[in-house]
Amino acid sequence: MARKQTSTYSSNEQYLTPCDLTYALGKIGGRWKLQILDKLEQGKMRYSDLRRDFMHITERMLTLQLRAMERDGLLRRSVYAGVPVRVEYELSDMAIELGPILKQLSLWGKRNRTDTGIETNKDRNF
Amino acid sequence: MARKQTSTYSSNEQYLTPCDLTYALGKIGGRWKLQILDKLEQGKMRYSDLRRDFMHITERMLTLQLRAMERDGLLRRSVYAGVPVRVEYELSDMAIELGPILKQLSLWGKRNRTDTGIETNKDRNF
DNA sequence: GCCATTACTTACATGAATGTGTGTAACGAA
DNA sequence: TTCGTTACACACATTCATGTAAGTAATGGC
Repeated sequence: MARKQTSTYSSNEQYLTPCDLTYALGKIGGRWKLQILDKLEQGKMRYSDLRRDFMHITERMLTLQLRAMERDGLLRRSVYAGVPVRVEYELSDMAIELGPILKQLSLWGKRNRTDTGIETNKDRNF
Repeated sequence: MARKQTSTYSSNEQYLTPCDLTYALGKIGGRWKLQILDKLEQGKMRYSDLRRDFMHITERMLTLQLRAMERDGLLRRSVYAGVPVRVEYELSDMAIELGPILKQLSLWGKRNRTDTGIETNKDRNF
């Protein structure tokens, strides 16, 4: 969030940050965040469970996305000490509120898809 | 859209394209697209008008975003031959449908903003 | 012929997001 | 003592998005 303040790229953020919509989209903007959100709608999960379910996401990216979502208030992270450690992730109220809105966006996308021949997900909520 | 198909980055798209929500977010994902969408809600505009209103957006980026939005069906682009040329951009029906949904997302963002001290826009629809 | 205007286009440079591979702490089990 | 498990952290490489600066076609006005 707090960047170097030198480059044009960074200073252009002044035109973006006042917008609540840009802010909202920023929170879900990572490449794997929607999949994580979707999976966690089924309930609390351990880090290792997420890893298993998302074999295509590298550990680094999974951790980065989870931590960003935690910082942004989308996830709650609980650490249970012991060996080995147990870490659980679950959706916050804020993230749960987001569900229905994203569902609408998803339907808009489905209605207006022009790239035919792509098999869209039936088993995914959004 | 059609990328090299070689790198992991590219081949990972197979896990993203089936999702209608990812597809929808992709259409509005460019850095300046929301501002353009917002501006064009007031009606049809010439390229030069957009340029004047968005002095912080370079011509290259403005053109790129406009063309991408046209390809994605969000904008209609009309060329009126003559010298100098006149080019007008306006929202498509699909883009107009999007308005209320984005408005909801924007409100969600406003409700849940944690970065206090940032003056949010009052004069912007979303 | 020369300049001005509109709506771009192109080559190049920079920055951010994502991916690769290896390393680590904490301990209990063998 | 070495091994295994969990949940990461770190240094480095690649790919994509964005920004910079200059050039262009068409044509009317001077």
